[in-house]
Amino acid sequence: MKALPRDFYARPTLLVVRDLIGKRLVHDTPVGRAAGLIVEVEAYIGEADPACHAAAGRTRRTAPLYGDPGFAYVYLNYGMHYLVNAVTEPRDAPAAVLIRALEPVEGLELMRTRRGHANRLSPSANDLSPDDRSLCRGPGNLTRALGITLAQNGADLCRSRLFIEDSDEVFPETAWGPRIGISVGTESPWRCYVAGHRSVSARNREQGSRK
DNA sequence: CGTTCGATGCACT
DNA sequence: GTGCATCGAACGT
Repeated sequence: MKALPRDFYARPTLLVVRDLIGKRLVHDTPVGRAAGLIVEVEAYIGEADPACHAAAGRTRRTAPLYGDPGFAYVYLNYGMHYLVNAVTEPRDAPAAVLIRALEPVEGLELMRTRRGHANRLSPSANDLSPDDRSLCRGPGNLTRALGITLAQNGADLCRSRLFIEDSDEVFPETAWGPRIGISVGTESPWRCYVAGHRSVSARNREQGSRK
């Protein structure tokens, strides 16, 4: 398969969110390829969205949000988790889609290795490797499983070794609900996920309105 | 089941 | 100095 074209991202963010479900996120690295099907995403749209990083205006950190669509916006959250977004909308319209969960489909062994020493908080739990469905459950977990770090910030999703491609997978059971982990902007139902999917992050796995 | 809480680094005020 | 688009261990029920 081929990486999705820039046109795919240069659209209203909620449409990109909808169409991203079931697509395949791939990261090729020197140690191998890891990939998964997107089952959970969230939209962050513009300076008027209080939960969007662009709400604080254009800074060095948020610069990628204002750039061309189809590029990655990666940042470090809580001092320990990298979160990956796909920039959407035309240049200068700051918006992006946060990738929150994947169903692992390729490079499972690599994912297990990368997740194996993931637990910095409790070294004693290191021997417990997460089971497959939780390898890419949650935005911090999936970046670790795919080896995505700040090095991928600004990467071109249309031309680099980090990309999103079409897939034959169809998830008809998609649902929408409030975004997770934020204290403002919770009134917007801009989280889209595959209802009941085992790789969707735990909270609200079943809730939300069907569409 | 449920909730609480500590780890941890950096952009931004 | 403050506040995170998180995670999982350690509780309580």
